[in-house]
Amino acid sequence: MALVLYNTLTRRKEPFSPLNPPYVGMYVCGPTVYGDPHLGHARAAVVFDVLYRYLTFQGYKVRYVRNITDVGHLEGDADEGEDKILKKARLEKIEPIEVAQRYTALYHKAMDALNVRRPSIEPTATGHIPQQIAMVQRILERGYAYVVNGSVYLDVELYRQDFPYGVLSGRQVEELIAGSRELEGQAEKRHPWDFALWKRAEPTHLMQWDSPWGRGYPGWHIECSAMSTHYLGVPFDIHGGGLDLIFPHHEAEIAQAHACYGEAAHHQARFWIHNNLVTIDGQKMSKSLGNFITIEEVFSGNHPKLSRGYPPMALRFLILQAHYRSTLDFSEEALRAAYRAYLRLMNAYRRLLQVRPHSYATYSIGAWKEKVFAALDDDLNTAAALALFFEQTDDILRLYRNEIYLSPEDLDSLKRIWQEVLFDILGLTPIHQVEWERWERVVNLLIHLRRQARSERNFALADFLRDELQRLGVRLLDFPEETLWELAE
RNA sequence: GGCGACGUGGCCGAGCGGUUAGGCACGGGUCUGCAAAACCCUUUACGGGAGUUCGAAUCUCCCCGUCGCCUCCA
Repeated sequence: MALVLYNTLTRRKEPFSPLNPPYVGMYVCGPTVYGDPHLGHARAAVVFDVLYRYLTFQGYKVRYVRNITDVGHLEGDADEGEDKILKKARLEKIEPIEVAQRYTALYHKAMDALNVRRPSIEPTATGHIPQQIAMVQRILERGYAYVVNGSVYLDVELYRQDFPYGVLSGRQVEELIAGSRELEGQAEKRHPWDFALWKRAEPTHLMQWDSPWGRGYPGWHIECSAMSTHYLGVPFDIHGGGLDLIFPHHEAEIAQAHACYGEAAHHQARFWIHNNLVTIDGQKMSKSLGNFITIEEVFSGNHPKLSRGYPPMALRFLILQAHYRSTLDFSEEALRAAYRAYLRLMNAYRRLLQVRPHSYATYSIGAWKEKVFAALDDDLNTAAALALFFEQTDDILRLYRNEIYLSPEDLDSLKRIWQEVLFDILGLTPIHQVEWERWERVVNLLIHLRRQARSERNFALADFLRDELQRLGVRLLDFPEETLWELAE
């Protein structure tokens, strides 16, 4: 059993092994904090959270770095757009740092709700300006960049004389030339496909720093290179992010690493891993299409596409039910189905904890257990792993009702795997144990009353109790000798 | 135009040459005071065409369609 991951760099699944066991360095591009976190942020964060958790579960000492981009991320065309954070600050007439901190807080709140573990280190771009300047300077010294009017650009033409450019995205510079647009204000670049490492700031620019080239601010790509290498070295084990970052962002990062550290950089990271996107009605979510759904809107139901709100675990479950490299088409129907499926597993888990061991067994779970971990090992196939748990739900009810038996060892093992895989690795959250017990007592009391009413043929009262419990999300399961219950939507 | 991905049953979604994926929804039956749950049964698949093979959703080719990236994006 060994974890195999799909590496965008080689376009193959490769067995994972760290460069310096037992340590694993993992860097994932975090959000640009200028707007509400949306379904795309949720997916990326959950996918890499599962990878982080699984590596940790396997005993690796993982240093997980996920940055906050709070400067330098431009919108619009070609190094000439307005900084996203600044634009927001200008529109709302507040300081850029207020924008960054507000949306960082909202991001954290959403991630906490989704039970996404915080990374080991969460560096901000503005907090690492010296490291970025140093990296730009070194690239200049090595001759792969040039200074124009206080801005610094990576010279792709020179770079590609020594290193291939476009290996990650499969792009050829010639094609880029053919497809590149003539854009305003690009005159100072030697070639249109050169990209900015450092940008000169006008005196009125709200975020600017001193540099050897005058007042300015960093380019988007250099931030990630500087922060990842600062905390993880070069090369490190895993670099992650959304599919849409492959070009130009990650391609530029690789170029910067080589330009700065030479061949030894080895594409900056051993594994480049990319999650696919969330679509709505088959199209990518984007602000311009207006089909944008924020995480908070899913929770509150305050969106035209939703008739009601759904708990965070419904969304997490939906994400886990698809393989991370497939597109995930979002709809309320799919979300509701995921929520019901999640409840079914949680009900089964609770019942599993109540199963009593027996001295003999009618079946064993060894093969099943292997399949679960084989699924996770196979490029993190969470969808297949979850499907295996549904195989167990029916058996758990039979176990509970003493229709089939497991050995005490297998029963312990089964409980442990449910705990480890569903909660520790996939990061689902169970209903808290204390809450369960409180519910248990109250509901059992009502069940007792209802059974009494039924025995007296007082069906009006019995049905009233059943219906009111249903309204509270408690579904009763009548068996001849007893009544069980479980949570329902 | 270049690069890439994908098209699976009502919906979502695994699948990487031979086994029922799974979830949600639907129909019939058993059970039930009536239901629900459970159990049993049934139905709805692999975009189209050709090829390779004893055997293809799975490999090859062609066609059709959808989507992503090509300096805003998770």
